[in-house]
Formats: sequence, C-alpha cells, structure tokens
Amino acid sequence: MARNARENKAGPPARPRTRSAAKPAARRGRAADNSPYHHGALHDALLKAAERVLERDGLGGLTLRAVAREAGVSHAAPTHHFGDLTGLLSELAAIGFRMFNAAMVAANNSETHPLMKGMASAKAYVAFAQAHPGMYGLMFRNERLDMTRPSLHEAASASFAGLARGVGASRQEKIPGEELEALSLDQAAAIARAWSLVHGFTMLLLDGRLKDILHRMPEGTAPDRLLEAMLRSTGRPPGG
Amino acid sequence: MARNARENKAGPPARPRTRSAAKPAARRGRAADNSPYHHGALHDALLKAAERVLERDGLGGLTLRAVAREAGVSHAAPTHHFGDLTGLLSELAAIGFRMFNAAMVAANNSETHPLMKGMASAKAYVAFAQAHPGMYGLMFRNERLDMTRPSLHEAASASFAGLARGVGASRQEKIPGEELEALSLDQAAAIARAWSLVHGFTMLLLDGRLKDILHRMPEGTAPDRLLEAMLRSTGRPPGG
DNA sequence: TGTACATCAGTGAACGCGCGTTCACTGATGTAC
DNA sequence: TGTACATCAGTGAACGCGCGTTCACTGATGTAC
Repeated sequence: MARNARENKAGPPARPRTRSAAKPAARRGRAADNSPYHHGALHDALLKAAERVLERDGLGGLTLRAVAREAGVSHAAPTHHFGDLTGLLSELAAIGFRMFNAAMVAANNSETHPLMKGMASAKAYVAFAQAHPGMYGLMFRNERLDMTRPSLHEAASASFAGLARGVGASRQEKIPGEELEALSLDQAAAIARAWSLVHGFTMLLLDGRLKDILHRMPEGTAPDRLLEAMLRSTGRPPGG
Repeated sequence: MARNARENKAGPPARPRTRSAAKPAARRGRAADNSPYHHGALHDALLKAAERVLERDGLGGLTLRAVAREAGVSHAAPTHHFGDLTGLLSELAAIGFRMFNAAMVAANNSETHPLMKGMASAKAYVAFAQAHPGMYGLMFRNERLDMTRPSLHEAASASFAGLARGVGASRQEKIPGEELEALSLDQAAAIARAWSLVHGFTMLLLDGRLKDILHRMPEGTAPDRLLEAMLRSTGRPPGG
C-alpha cells in the first residue's frame, strides 16, 4: 500500500537508523550551531516561544509544531513537556493571568481615590489587552483551555477575586472575592457591570468594531479617550 | 515516489473514469436515493447546512468539506458557489446580521417607553446570542470574514445603525446612524457604553465566565435576572 | 415537434499541506560503588 | 579518581487524518433553429 513519507520528501527514502560514524557528534542535521543535545531549560523556552507565536500568528497559528519550530527543537519535544496542545495552552494562559494580575495590582496601587482607582484599572485592563492581544484572546476566549489545571485555575481565580475586590473598593464596601462566598444581587450586578463594560470594550476594540465610532469622532480620538468618556458617563439620558 | 491517495482507501486503486454501462444512471455511488444530479437550490441549501454545522460543531468545525457533507453533496460543490471558505462564512454572517436586525427591531417595537425599549433590546440581544451562539461568534469575532463583501457590509452597517438609533432614542435625541456622519464625544460614549455592556455580558456569558457570579447569587439566578439588575444599576457606589 | 448545441451545476479523483501522536532510538547527565 | 549503569531529554521517521484546491469529466437544462 506504499504509505507516504512526507517528512523526507527530497532525501534518500529510508536512511538507516545508525548514523554515519564519520559525522561529528555535535553536528546532527539540526542548525549548524553548537547547541547541545539537551536544552537545559526547554520548558520555559517553549512557553516563551509559544507566546511569540501567539502574538505573531494568532491563536490559529499556535500549534505544537509551530512552537517547536520557534524554539528550534524537534517537533516532538513539546509533547514531552506538555502532553498535548491543551496542556501547553493552559500553562501559557496561566502565565498570562499572572501578568494580567500584576498589571491590575500596579494600576490599583497607582491611585488613592476610589474612583480614580477604578479608572486606572480600566485603562490598565484595556492597555494589557492591546499590548498582548493574542494572550488576552487565549485567556478570555477559552477555546481550548483546561480550566481544571491547578496552575490555570488558581491564576484565573485570583484574577476574578481581584476584580471583585476592586469593584468592592470603588463601592466602598467589601465584596467577597474568594470562592464559595455569596453575593447579593446588587454586588453581583456591580461586578458584572464593570467586567462586561471593560471586557466588551476590549473585545470590540481588538476586533476592530469600534473603528466606525472612532472615525466619526472629533479629530481621530484615541481609544483611551473614548474609554474614559464611556466610563465617566452615567448611561442615562442627558436630562435625567 | 508513490503519492498517496486517501480518498479511495479501500476501493480499487484506479477505477477507470468511464462508468460501468450496466449501472443505472440514477444510482451513482452517492446515497442510494433518487436525488437528481442537479440540486436546484444548492446555494441556499449550503447556507442552511453551514448554519447547522456552525451551531453543532462551532466555528472550528465549519469547513467547506463539512458543509458539503451536511448538505449531502460532493465536497467540491461549495467552492463552485462561494469561491472559498471566507466567501461562505461572509454570506452566512450576512444572514446572521439580518436575523439579528429583525430581532432587534421586533424588541424595540414591543415597548413604547424609551427606557423599556432599551431594556427589551438588551434582552433580545442576549437572547439572540444564546439562541445562536455559533452565529453570534461568527458575526462578532470576525475571524475570517470579508467585511468588504457588499451583502455583509450592508447587513453589518444596518445593525450598527440600528444600535445607534436605539441609543439615541433612549437619550431622546437623534443620533446619526448612517455612515460618514459625525458623532459628539457624548454620543460616541453613549453608544460605546451600551454596546460594550451588552456585548461584554454576552461574550462572558457564552464563554462561561459568569458561572462563578451566577452560582454565588441567591438561589440560582438566571442570566436574564443578572442582566436586568446590571442594566438598572448606575455603576456608582450605593451612597453616591 | 424535433434536434443540435452551448451552458451550467455537480462529481470524484488526485495533489500537497500541516497537524497531533507514536515509537525506537540517541546522547547527556547523574548516581552508586 | 574512575567506571558501570539507570534515567532522562530530545530526535527523526513514520502514520493517519482532514483540509482547500484543482481538474477533467458528466449529466441536466435551456435555447436556437
């Protein structure tokens, strides 16, 4: 039945497994460099490579093989470290959530007045997504994440707790951010409102859906300006 | 070099192109039915099949070949009608926008008081996304759409114009919905606010990110209830 | 009413691609003695 | 200090899959005369 062999299209059809003894041990068909057989810190290197691929080629381009290529190792190496694609994506998303949390904490600490804290956090939220659009999509579009992975679950929960805490602070009351604690309808509405606003704005912005609005505003308003005006407005008619 | 031939794995390796004269003309290896060679309305049938595939298997499962399978025609048939996958997706998204617009208009007409109109529209917006989650994702996540296609551009623009009109009505002022007309900062902020709120809520809901909140609310609050409370609240602290 | 012919819609085989996964193997590192 | 050996990280070939696209062909429909 002559199965196909795509991986050596141009080479000799069935090179024997034993390597030519004359070939130096350090040159093994990979890039003609001095890289050792063992990478040493491939786990982290693969995650860094994955982030580059994600931001360059988008979620669709983020495959095990693409990550291996980007890291300069054989395409089977990532499986060794992450099991499968979901494993890699989940660990990468966990890193994203940690970065995101750090940015939120920093923004929150940059202001003292509760309302200013809220504005600074919202700006930092959108800025993070603009700086890491691929990562933001990976984190919040959850296509192929395994949220039961401890590292990811923990980082994502911390991010939600931070959001709840922030909303509580701006309402000058304590909102339980930890799991299993109950929320009143008012508290839940406040959290959903803040998150929906900033998440919706972010998604529309990243997907280019706000272009229409921005183009029709006074002299090329920047997204930041629109965000600020949006958060300042009450959502009520001008007279009421 | 023995190229592989996947499409006839088990059959005779190279069936001659001329068919056996003994075989009746109507039975051609397709399903053993009486379906004629020409479908007659394949264009529409393919779009309907695509919608079924989209809602059943998600955006990732929506391929030209899957649509052809669902419609029961050869896998090369869709290319004939849509050119490529982007063409099919774009026409499908245009249909989605038209359905969406109709739902918005109906909701808007169902109430007379401006504030009630807004609430009804928001509920209809979320309800549409819940009823057609795949379609909503296709329309608003624009991964592979060609927004320059006239049919799609027109339907999407109409949808935006309707949104602007609705926001204007709730502010009891006219907001220019057509293209090229300018928006004040206040008007733009009001539109961005309404759209971000409802789009963000929808995306978080569809992606399961509101589960945490809903589970911690009084006795299994439905998403509708949370949406209502969210839209009613001012977003300001309780005392202010 | 019949007949030749152009046009069109749909078919099925084939090509080439990238992917995830498996597997025997290789080369380096660390450990026991 | 040396040596045998287990363990581990990474390799490269191979398999099978589904995909988009192309292409010669087929069968039906419509039109001119």
